[in-house]
Amino acid sequence: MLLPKKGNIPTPLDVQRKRLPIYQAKPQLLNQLRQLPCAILIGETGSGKTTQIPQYLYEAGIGRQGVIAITQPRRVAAISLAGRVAEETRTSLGKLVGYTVRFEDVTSSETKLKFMTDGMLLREAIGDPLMLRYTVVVLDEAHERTMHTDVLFGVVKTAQRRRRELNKVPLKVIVMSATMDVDLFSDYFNKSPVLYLEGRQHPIQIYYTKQPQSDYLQAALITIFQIHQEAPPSHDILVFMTGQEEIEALARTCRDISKHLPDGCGPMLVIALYASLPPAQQLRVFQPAPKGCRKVILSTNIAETSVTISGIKYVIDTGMVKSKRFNPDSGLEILAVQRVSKAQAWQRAGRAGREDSGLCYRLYTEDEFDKLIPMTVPEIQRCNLSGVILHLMALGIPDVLNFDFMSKPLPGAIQAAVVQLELLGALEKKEQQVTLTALGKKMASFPLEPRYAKAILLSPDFSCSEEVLGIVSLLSVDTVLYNPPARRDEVLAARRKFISSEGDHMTLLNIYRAFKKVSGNKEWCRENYVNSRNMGLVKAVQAQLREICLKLNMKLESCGSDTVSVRRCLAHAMFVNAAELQPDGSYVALDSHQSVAVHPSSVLFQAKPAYVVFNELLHTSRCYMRDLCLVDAEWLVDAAPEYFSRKLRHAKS
DNA sequence: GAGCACTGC
Repeated sequence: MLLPKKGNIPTPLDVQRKRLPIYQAKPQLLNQLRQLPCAILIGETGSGKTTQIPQYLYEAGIGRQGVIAITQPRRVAAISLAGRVAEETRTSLGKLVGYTVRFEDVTSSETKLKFMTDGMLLREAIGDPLMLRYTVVVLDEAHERTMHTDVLFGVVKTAQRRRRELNKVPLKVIVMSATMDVDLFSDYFNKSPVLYLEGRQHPIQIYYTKQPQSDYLQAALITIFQIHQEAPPSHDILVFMTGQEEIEALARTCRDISKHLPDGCGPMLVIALYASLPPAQQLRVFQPAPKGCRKVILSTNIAETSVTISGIKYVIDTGMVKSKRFNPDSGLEILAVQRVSKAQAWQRAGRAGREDSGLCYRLYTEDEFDKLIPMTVPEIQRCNLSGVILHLMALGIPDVLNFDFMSKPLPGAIQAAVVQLELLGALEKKEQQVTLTALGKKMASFPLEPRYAKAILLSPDFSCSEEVLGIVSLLSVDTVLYNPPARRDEVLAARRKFISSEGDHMTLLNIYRAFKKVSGNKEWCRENYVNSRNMGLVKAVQAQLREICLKLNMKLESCGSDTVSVRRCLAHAMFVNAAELQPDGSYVALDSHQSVAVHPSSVLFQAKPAYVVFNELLHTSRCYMRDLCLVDAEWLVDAAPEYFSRKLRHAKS
C-alpha cells in the first residue's frame, strides 16, 4: 500500500543476493540451523535475513517435508517480502513462494515458503494447535513484541514440545530480532544459541541538548531551522512527534517562517505524516522535493517501522510518543504522551542512516537518555487480555492462567480477562479450573473482541443478525466517518440525515444501509463525508463474519425497521459496559462505579438518556464513553439479573 | 463541548 517506487537497478538478482552481508555466513549458518530445534537470529537491518534465510533453508532441503512459515507483524511487509523472494527464486507468486494475510491468500499446494502476518498464523493455529503443516516457523521482527508475536512465542514452543512428545515431524523455530535483549529470547527458548549477523547500517552521529528542554516543540522548531540554514538543501529532515494536532500546528509554523527567511536560505517543503491521513497524502513523503528545496517530514511513530522514507540525512527526536496504556482495575484505557524507550530512540535514529551516514538530534540531554527505560513495554502488558485468553483456551492450552508468556502480563490483567469472559458466558470456573463453554468455543472462531462475537452469537435470538453483523463490522474498522475540520458545518449538515436518537450504533447502521443502497457509489461517499475505502473494508469484514456464521449454522435474519431488537441484542452483549444517568446529569459506569462522560463526538452528547451501553472508555482530559447505544434498564437486568441486582443496588446507595 | 500513537485476525 505504501511502497515507494523503486528505481531500476540493473544488477542481476543472484549478484545482489551474493552481495548481502548474510551471504558470507551462509555455510556456518545452515550448519547450525540444520541441527538446532530453536535458534535466535540477531541481525541488523540490511543484513538480508528475512529474504535469504527462508531460501537458504529451502535450498538446503531443511524442512522440505512441509511448509516454512515466516511471520511479519504487518500485512504490507508480508506481501512485499513474498513478492521479493518470488522474484529472487524466479517463480510466480503463489507457487513456491506465497503469502497469507486477512482477506488475501496467495498460496497453493506447491507453496513451500509462506509469508504471513503473525495474527494469521495464530488464527490458523485454532484448527491446528500443533501447526502440523509447518516444519519451520520463522518469527521475524520479534523485537517489536506485538501482542500476536508474544502469544505465538508460547504457542510454537508448546507445539514444538508436544510434537516431540508425540513423535511427530519436528518443528523448527527461528526467532529473528534486531535488538539486544537477546538473553530474554534465548532464556525463553530453552537457552537456545544466538547467531549474530552483520548488518549494513551506516554510522549515525548522535547529538544531545546541553540542557533539558521544557518545550520540545519549540526545541524542534529551532533545530529544524538551524539545520536548514547550515546543511545542503538535498539533506532531508525527519522529525518524530506525538500526534496529528501537534504535527499540523508545527507544519503551519514552519511553512510561515520559511516564507520569511533571509536570502541565501533555500525554500522548504514541509510534509505531515500520520496514519489517519488519506493514503494519497501519505504518499507525498516519497516524492522528492524540487531541486534546491529541502524536504522536512513531521511524523508520528508511523515512520519508525511502517513507512520507510529514503534520503533522510537528519533525524530530530523529540523523545516523546503517544501510546495507550491499560489499567486492569478500572478497565480503562489511557492515551497519553510519554517518553520513548532507549530501543525506540535507537530505532528513530536509525532512520537517518539507511543509505548513507546520518545525524540524529535528540532534544533531550544524555543524562535524560540514560534514564529512559531500555525497552518499550510489550503490548501484552499494556492491553485488555480477554481476547488473548479466549484464544488460548480455544487452542486447548491446559493451564491458561499460568501460560508461559515471555513477559508475564500483570496478574490483575489476567484475572480481569477471566472475569469478563465469565460474564460473557465464554468460560466456567469449576474447582479452580477454568474451562471453555460451548458458547466460548464459538466466540473464539470470530476474529473479533469477545463481546462483539457474543453480540453476533446472540443476534438470532432477536432476529437481527444482519443488523448486528453490520454494526460489528462497522466497529471493526478505524472509522467510516470523514471529518475534515475545515468543513465542519458541511459535515454536520450532511450527517444530520443519518443521525438516530437511539445512539451511535444505529447512526452508523443508517449510514451503512444508505451506502449499500447506492452500491458504494464514490460520489455519494464524497458528498456525505464517508470514507469509502474503510467502507469497502467494512463490506469485506462483514462477508468474512457472515461466512463464519454460516459455518456455525446460524440463522441470519433482518429485523428491518425494528431497531429495538438490535438495541436489546447490544444490551445483552455489552451489559458490562453500561452507564446510568445520575440526578446531577452526570453518568456512572455500573461496572466500576466510575464517573464517566459522554464523548462530544457522540450523537447522544446532548440527549441524556437514563441508560446507555458504550463500546469503550477512553481517558484523555476526562473519562469518556465512546460509541453509545440507548438501552432500557429492564433489558440490562434481563441480560444479567444477578450481576445487576448487585450493581444497581450499589449505584443507588 | 473533544480531539485519538500504531498494528492485526
